[in-house]
Amino acid sequence: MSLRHGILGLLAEGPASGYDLSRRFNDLLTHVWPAQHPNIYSELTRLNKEGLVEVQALGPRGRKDYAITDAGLAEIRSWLLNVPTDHQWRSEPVLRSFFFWVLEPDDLEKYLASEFHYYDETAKRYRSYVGKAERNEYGTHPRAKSLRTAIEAAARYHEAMAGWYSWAAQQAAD
Amino acid sequence: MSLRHGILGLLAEGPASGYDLSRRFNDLLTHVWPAQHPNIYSELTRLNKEGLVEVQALGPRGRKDYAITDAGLAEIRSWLLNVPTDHQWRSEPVLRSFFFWVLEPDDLEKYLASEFHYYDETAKRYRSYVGKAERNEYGTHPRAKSLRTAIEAAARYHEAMAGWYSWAAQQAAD
DNA sequence: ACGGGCATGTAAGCGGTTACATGATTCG
DNA sequence: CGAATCATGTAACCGCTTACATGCCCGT
Repeated sequence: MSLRHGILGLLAEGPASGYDLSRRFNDLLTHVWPAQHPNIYSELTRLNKEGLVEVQALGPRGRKDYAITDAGLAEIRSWLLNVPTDHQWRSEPVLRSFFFWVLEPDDLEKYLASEFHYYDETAKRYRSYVGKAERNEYGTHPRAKSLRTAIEAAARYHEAMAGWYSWAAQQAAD
Repeated sequence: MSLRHGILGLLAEGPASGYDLSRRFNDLLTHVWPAQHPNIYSELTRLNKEGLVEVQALGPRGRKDYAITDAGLAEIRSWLLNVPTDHQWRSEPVLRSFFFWVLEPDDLEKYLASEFHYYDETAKRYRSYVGKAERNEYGTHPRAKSLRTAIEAAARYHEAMAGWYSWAAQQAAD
């Protein structure tokens, strides 16, 4: 359950409403930590009760801007340093690879080519984000440096998968 | 919901009991698709009702050996070819990286070093499995080739993550 | 005025984990 | 004979997703 820490982390950058957070999650975070709005709203209510965030301002349309509290900042720091990182890697693409042998060679080759294409394209997209980051298009706040680090991870991940599929296609051809 | 297909895939290799499947999931599949036994037993019952698997033999201690049916084989092939692959990549390590900027530089450096160590070690372990596979220590059945492909994915993934942490540590040092 | 996006919430359901529970068999 | 392992299951819970529901405000 890292959604609460995801929310706290985003709020550490500055106040935001549940709606804002929902958009940010389904924008830049969508590949590494998807989150739907019902979840975010209920988590915000819980965090508020625990004193880790507070309602900083009310806006139009019942908008509530939340800000992180000192306790919230302490909580996210403590999470990063003291809670062991969850290294779990649930990968349907790799699960599928265990069963490639049941497919006809022709079908397998087509499948591998299309998967390669997906990861290759996505990797290129992330590399273009890296370019933006290098040109400071995401600002110069310290968090921009972290964002750049995260983008690098996504780029490397997708490149690794593309490389793997390309390798697998060659193997399958023998 | 790929557990059912994971089960079907393993059963395509040969008959097995729920207990066998449970061990295999928490052995070689544990990094890419963890599964607990209650889940497996209930899924087997459901698959049996749907005619995708059948009880092939009864053993001691109430053991039930399941075998995949033709319908089951057709189902897993159809899944591999016709159901779009889920590319979702939920990564707590990368989620954390978005928030690195809230940490003190010293703490961050220590964190990055320990994470690098984990992925580097794990990558080496997978590379040693690659060696075993190359020496045919997992047999010569077609599925051994698929297993080797899956192991390659795990090796590349952990190498990519190790490389990323190493790169991040250098970035953080500036 | 009205359509589209802003904004928040509730309720139901689902996949997966954890805890609880039981008994048979094998091995030392 | 006792401990460890084999083997299957039920029940409760939890995080997350999907569907449903409501209303306000802004731009055209």
